[in-house]
Amino acid sequence: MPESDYPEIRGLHLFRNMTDAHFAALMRGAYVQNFPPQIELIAEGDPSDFLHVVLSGSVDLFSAWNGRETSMSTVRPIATFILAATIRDGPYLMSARTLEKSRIALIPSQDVRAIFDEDHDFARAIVTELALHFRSVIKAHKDLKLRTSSERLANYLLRQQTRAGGDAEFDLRFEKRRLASLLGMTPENLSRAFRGLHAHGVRVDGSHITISDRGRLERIARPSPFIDDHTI
Amino acid sequence: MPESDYPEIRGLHLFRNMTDAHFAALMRGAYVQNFPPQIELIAEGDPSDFLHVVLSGSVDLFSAWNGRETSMSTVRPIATFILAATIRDGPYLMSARTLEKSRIALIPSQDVRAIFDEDHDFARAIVTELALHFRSVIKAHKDLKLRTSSERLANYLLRQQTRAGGDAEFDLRFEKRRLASLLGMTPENLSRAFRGLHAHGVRVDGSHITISDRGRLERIARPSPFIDDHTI
DNA sequence: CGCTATGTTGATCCATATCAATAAGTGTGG
DNA sequence: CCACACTTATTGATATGGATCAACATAGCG
Repeated sequence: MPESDYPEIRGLHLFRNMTDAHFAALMRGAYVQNFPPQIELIAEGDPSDFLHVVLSGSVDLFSAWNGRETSMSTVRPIATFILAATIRDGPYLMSARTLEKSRIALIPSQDVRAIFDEDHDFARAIVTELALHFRSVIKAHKDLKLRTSSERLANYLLRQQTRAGGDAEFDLRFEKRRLASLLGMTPENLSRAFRGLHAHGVRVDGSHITISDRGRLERIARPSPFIDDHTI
Repeated sequence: MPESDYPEIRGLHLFRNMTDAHFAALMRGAYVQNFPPQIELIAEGDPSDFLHVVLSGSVDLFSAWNGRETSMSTVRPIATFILAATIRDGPYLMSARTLEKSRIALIPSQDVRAIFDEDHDFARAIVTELALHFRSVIKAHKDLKLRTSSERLANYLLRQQTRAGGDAEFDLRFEKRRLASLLGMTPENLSRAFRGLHAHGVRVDGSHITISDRGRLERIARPSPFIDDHTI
């Protein structure tokens, strides 16, 4: 794996505090690959041979059952996915596909488990990361069970606005059809939910969103830190 | 904390392989309390001061938003809850209440974090446990996004039958109203879903379930190991 | 430039929630 | 131990959120 990729990976919380020797050992077995868009990287049920790190591009984690399919989450640089499967040495519970041209680092799962046993700071980082992921899924689950689809959309827009630095205008980072799937609704329904939010100060032009009055949107969205704040 | 409780806690995967000294250190600050039914042990948003261990009875983890409430999961002996909040030292994302008279051990979160840094086997156990929990929530999330309510019920019944040793007859371990909430539906809807499963060989008498022909139920439930097998 | 995938809108259908009434338990205190 | 109160479960009627189907517009893309 080219040395030039090291700093990016090293900068992740997961790898930041481990010793140089252990990091080097991890990188020894790792390699980086470039993938075109829409390539299925892993499939639900496959053995978890590699921990994946998205260096550029983006990856969709999705799942299918009985002819239906749903997006579970999106991984953007720089971040890892399928950490839990790697730790447990179990099969993947989700499939993954590139959304665009992407560079992905692959680190052999057995190396991750081996270094975990050697390097305490790495172990600490993994458990912190895993706890964060766990809490994110809990939040997504609460979102889905407690809110209607337009409430989910309204809160999603508020989160994205925060992410964009609080500006009144920002762009959706997804195709709407995949946003719909992430939010647990159909594309048609998403269109209508957007239309319903016009009345609360949301303007939509393609993927460009304008929120004229955040307070007004918040009054109907009722965001909660325990669902919507992904930093805690 | 009474010595008599030690063996039960010690037997958990989480505490099984740590050194005696570290286990003793954890137990030093811990205490056990008896709670009557329907006591709220923790509330969403509270700081996570203690890791909880259910020694007897059972505990409902639930969450509320905007006047709605939903059961997220049930903790039965012997198991811990709110491990992720303890690890991250963050606020609870769920509330917890006793469902029946319960004995709960409370272990100060800071002790858990401290011993994590000292005892590698404990660290390994925590990360394994957390990865398992993570994967359970992913499964629950897939269940909710990919299945209709009666498909969820059918698969739930198949899982419970497996849990009961595969017998054709077994008892639900929940009030139906809480089972409905866990499955993400209303009690009325659960009644109708049960009625709908009569046609597929499911008999219901109070909380006593009879599955006359598992194969027949499986044909409509289509269980998947990546949603329904909670051991992987 | 034309093809294909995506997005929107309308009409309709279906799953699920809500509301209401009743029945069946369950627990409590006299 | 029974009567009463209260919660839970079931059933029916109805409302509604959301899915599906179909048509069309639009935007990317080769």
